[in-house]
Amino acid sequence: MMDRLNPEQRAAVTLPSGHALVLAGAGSGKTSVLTSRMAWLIQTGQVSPHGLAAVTFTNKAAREMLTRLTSLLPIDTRGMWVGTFHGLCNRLLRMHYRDAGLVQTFQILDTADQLASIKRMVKANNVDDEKFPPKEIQKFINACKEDGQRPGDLEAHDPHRRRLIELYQLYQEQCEREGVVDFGELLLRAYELLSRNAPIREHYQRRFKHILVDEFQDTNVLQYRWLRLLAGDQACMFAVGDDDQSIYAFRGANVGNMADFERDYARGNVIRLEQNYRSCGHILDSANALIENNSGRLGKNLWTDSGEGELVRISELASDALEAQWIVDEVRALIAEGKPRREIAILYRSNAQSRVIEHRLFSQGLPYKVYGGHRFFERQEIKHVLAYLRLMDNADDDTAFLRVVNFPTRGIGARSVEQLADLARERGTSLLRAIPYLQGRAAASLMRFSNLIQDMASQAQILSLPELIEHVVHDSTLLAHYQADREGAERLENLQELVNAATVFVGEEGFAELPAGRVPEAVAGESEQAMQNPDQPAASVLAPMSPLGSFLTHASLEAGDNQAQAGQDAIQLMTIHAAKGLEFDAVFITGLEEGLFPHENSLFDPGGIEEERRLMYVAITRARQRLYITLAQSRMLHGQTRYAMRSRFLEELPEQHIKWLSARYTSTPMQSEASSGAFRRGQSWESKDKSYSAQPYGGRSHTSVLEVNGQTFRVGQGVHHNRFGEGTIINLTGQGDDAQALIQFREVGSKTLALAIAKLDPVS
DNA sequence: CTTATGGGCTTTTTT
DNA sequence: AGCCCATAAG
Repeated sequence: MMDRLNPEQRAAVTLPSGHALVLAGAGSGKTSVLTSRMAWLIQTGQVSPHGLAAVTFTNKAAREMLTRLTSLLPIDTRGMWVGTFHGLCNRLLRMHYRDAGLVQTFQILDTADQLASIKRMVKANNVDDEKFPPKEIQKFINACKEDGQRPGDLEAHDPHRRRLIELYQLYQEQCEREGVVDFGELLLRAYELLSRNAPIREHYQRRFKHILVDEFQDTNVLQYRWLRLLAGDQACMFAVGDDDQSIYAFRGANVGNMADFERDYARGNVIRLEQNYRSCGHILDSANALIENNSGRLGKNLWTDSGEGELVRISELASDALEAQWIVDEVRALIAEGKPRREIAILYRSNAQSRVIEHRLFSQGLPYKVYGGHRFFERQEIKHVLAYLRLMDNADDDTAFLRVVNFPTRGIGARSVEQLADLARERGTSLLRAIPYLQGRAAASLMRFSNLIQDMASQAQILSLPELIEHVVHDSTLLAHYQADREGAERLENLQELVNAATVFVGEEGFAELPAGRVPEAVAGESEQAMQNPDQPAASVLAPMSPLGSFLTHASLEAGDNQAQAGQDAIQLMTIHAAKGLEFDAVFITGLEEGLFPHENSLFDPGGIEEERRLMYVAITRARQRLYITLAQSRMLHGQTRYAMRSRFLEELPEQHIKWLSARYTSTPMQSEASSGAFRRGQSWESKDKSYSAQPYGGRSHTSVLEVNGQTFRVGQGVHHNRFGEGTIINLTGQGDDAQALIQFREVGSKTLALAIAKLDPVS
């Protein structure tokens, strides 16, 4: 195990008992160190698998850790505490739900559910949603929870804030009534459970001798406090992180935790891993140079001994469509040279950018896989089925109720629901439970809905989970609804996929033979001695869950990883955030434009630009052998064409490491136009001196006269544009919808405009 | 009262 | 391009 580690890595892995902070640069073998450390601790008998906890941020990272661990040591990892913060907190709360003040069947709200819940609360309390937009309330509540603060801990400096705190309180009461918790609540509840309940706290403090934390730079204030509580003064903390890869400040991550950790725990025990085993020289040096522009770093400089490698290739295109085209042409060239598709990644700053690229990949028949964005469990048809299931599992879940009470439509409109809501409030019960007490018009149709849910719930006692889901899809008339919909085919496929997912889930969890709604007698693995301890409060009871309940939890916590067609060799599309922790032979970073990357919203808050820069740093360091960076002069955004300048980050990359593949559009358009078409020669992937198949403009025809939408354009003609003013057409390319004009404007320099979109008036 | 339709408005990143 | 809301039609 040790022979594959370098001296620094080995030092970290075999550090004697005590706390340590490992500053692990990108590609420095961080995961390897973490898992080797776990294996070493177990193998040398310093701790049993049972006495070890490892925390990550993503489910993917947790799985990876377990996989690697079992390859190092043949041990049984079931029952080990390896998981995400949210996953482990969920586990804790399930085991001690009573002490945590939760109902046994509590379900988890994802971000969208939470927003819907807040909107409902806003409406029920006649809050002015102009003054208090639900999104803002949501942000406020989540920020409070990330800071560990309850409504009672907050001070009202002004009336607006006072109201926000009241709304936070009202929202909490609503969640309580409905038996649901949001992501932030998961962590805060678990923290409060440990801090208030001494026997439980001491039990876990005795149990865990070693706590390892991955991606420590991403922890927020509450998570750090939770870790400290869990560790007590006995456990050893081993934190691995990289301040240069801190990209989650927007959701409360506090890089300052690293410095605090060094002060509180690690003291002298700080180990730097600076040798990079991933990227070649030019790529790594570009990343180093870029991140130099940030202030207040803990300091670290990555190096490699794998040689200079290839230059970073930058290409500037006229539009987002052309950018996509260029990228896809390049991708095809890479594939033609034998590069596996899964080793090619296309990264972007925001999910909206994926559309154009997907479109192009699709039309070229290239298999690709989009990560993140619209995740499987977040699709509307899936959420609908899940809402039916949730309602069956928990009649108090008003969020679920409102989602499906009239979907597909069954004659229960807003008015009926409002009446029902009034009645429910009067009687202090949930919407579904209030139905039998309803009088008047709406009573009949709502009663039918109530019966529908009850029938489904009784089927849960007989059918397995996959069977149950099929029945729900049918009986809810979702099936008929999507069959009737012209665009429903894909949704139906997804519903089938949900049934498949349930089959897989039920098998993995050992629920296969059990009816969906049945709670197993005993739960393997987790029962342990925990509750047999004499100092455990008697009220604490293990919370076994039905297959249905477990599946719903699974759907909320692991919405991210759509395991569908995971094995296929496909081009990888994802946001830069989603790419963290991954690596590829060839990487495209797209949309290097001011306003997009760095994103315009980041310009406001202090530190925003630096976070964007770290994001760029993360993106660059994903590449092993070849890195492309692209940008588009114009981009369709919100249905409007927007024009942007080159990203400042491009200027921060040293010239000796980069190579511009396209013309650099400057204020002298003739020059840039002249160079187009002739410049795309260079090293091919493996053999030298082979030219690329792709041309930046896809071999478009150049003409001097073009007609688009009945309007004639010719080179040399004067035109007027609403935004750019007057200019002269320098060049015309393409035809029809693809027709473009390169125009030299008097005021703003040269621009390439799509003639089908841009409004141009002729000027004499 | 419900449902369908069209217009206005928005959009960072995620457990 | 999609979501929410107002408005008009059943």
